[in-house]
Amino acid sequence: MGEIGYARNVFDQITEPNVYLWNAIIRGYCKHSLFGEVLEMYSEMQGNGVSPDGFTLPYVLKAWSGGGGSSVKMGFGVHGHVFRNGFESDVFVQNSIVAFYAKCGRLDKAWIVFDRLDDRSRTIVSWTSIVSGYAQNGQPLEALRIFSQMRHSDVKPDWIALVSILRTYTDINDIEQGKSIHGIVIKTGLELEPDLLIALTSMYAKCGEVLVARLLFDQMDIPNVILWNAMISGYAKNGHADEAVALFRKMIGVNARPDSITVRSCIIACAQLGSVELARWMDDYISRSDYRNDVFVNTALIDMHAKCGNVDFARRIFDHVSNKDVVLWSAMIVGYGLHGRGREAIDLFNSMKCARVEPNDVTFIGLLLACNHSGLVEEGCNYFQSMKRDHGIEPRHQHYACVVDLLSRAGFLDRAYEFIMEMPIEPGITVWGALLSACKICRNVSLGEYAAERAFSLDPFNAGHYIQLSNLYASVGKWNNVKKVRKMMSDKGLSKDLGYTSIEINGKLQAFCVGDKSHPRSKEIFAELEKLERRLKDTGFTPNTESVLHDVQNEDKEESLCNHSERLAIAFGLICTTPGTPLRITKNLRACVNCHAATKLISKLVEREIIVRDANRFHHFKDGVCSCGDYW
DNA sequence: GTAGGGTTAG
Repeated sequence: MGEIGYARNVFDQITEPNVYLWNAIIRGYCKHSLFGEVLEMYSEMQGNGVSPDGFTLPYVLKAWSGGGGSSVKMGFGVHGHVFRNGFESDVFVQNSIVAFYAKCGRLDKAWIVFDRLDDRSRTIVSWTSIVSGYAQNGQPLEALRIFSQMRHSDVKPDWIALVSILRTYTDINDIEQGKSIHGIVIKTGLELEPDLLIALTSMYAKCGEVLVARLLFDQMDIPNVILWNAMISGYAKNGHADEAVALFRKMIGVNARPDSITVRSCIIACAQLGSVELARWMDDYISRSDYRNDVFVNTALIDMHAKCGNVDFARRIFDHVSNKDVVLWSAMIVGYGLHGRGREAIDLFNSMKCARVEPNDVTFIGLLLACNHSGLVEEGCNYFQSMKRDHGIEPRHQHYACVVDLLSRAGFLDRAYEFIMEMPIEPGITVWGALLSACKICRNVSLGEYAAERAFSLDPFNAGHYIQLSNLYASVGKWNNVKKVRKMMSDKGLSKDLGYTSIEINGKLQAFCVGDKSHPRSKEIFAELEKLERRLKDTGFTPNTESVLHDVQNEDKEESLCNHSERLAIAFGLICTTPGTPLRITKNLRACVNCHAATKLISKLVEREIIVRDANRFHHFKDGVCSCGDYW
């Protein structure tokens, strides 16, 4: 940036710059994407009585479409400028106009100019402008149609044309067709330009083919930051959070400079892993980096700490950000919501109003979540009402589902049903799922069956809903119906999601599934487990056998309950940490009634704080009580 | 000395 400033100083000392010099300074600004300056210089140039030439206009057009120039008003002026200055047949100027209109989404106008081009002027550049115009404006299918039309003409795609079409395969989620572009590259022996490599890597990574993506990634001698980002975010998005973090560490190790997108992708990966220690490491890294004051990065950090169980850490970051925007406020409110700290969420919402920050739809998701997880029924309903009435925000599916969950879990099944019937939009899968799971808790078979029916019709292959219905039948002893549901599942080839629990020991995550005997210290774990069960029984704890699916003898039920993966994780945590250390546990399903009750008691017996992140929220167990107040 | 492309998004 210093060079362009220096160039400007020199330029300003010239008394009567000619077109050549004006173009040079305009080109400089254009190269640095300083489009405002480009337009300023352009008008200054005309004010000084110098007419633009065929080299000037492409820069100006680029500035118009890239900067504040995408306004319609600017667009209208374009042709005027070109005609007034006599460039209606200049190849470069004409192609710039095609690109200008395409970028602004005015494909109709782009086509008019495109069609008027003579054969000599209609090049791969013109085609690429049109194709990427569609691709960038949310019409991937149209982009693909034009691309294939182009391939039937004599125009040969070059690497930029391929780069611009590649993203459309990701958009329509068609990796097979995307691979064919990779095929073209190999077949035609096109040079694998760095930017083409990036586009290919990014496509494979986004579509979940991380192994192929990594092969391409490793081909680049000096990977640039965009390539790192494509790979890291690809890992994070496709359930390879650990690899995302590992690659980020490698990046730092080789002294490559992460940008704000890199660190955000890595923070998202850390949030997925849920490790407190890793979260602290990331936090520490950011605090020493240039991004410590970046609002986007701080928002991601708040979300990460909340998801890793440290909502108070999240709050510390929140308090340190000086210019809080609505998303930052919302992230903090959602964080409190996850931990069932409803009052704090509401307090924060009030402070937000005092700070004159207007809430958005995410803010209300957080509020409703917080009310839901704290049993604040009337407050939640009031916020839902106020959303549209006071803030003009139209509720989305998630908001409706939250209210249904809130009402039905509090036992107001009738109100929940009425609420659904009055919805102005078609109730979605989440709404019926919420009602169904509440019916299981309240043992309301008839409404539960209805909700299940609706859920099955919307998503016949989601095993979770069948399990819910089966659990509902089991809870009232309708074993025949349990069998029927299980048959429905096996007919559809569905099986129960395997429950697993992981526990963090010294920053390392160890996972267990039900009755897991694969751990090297399995013997010790089961011995500890037995000890725990004995102590539980001594205090008079009787397992609630309802949460067992099968119609089996009571003894067997109890046996399988004690084997639940979270019990194993707790036992393991107890034998390898020093007394008093909190245990941090993550599970992929919702907490089961029995384990929840047992964990409360265990926290008291062994004098440990036990923090559990389940599929929906956090539970902080301490001294025999849980932060959720048994409401989840 | 001029025209087309790419990472991300609470």
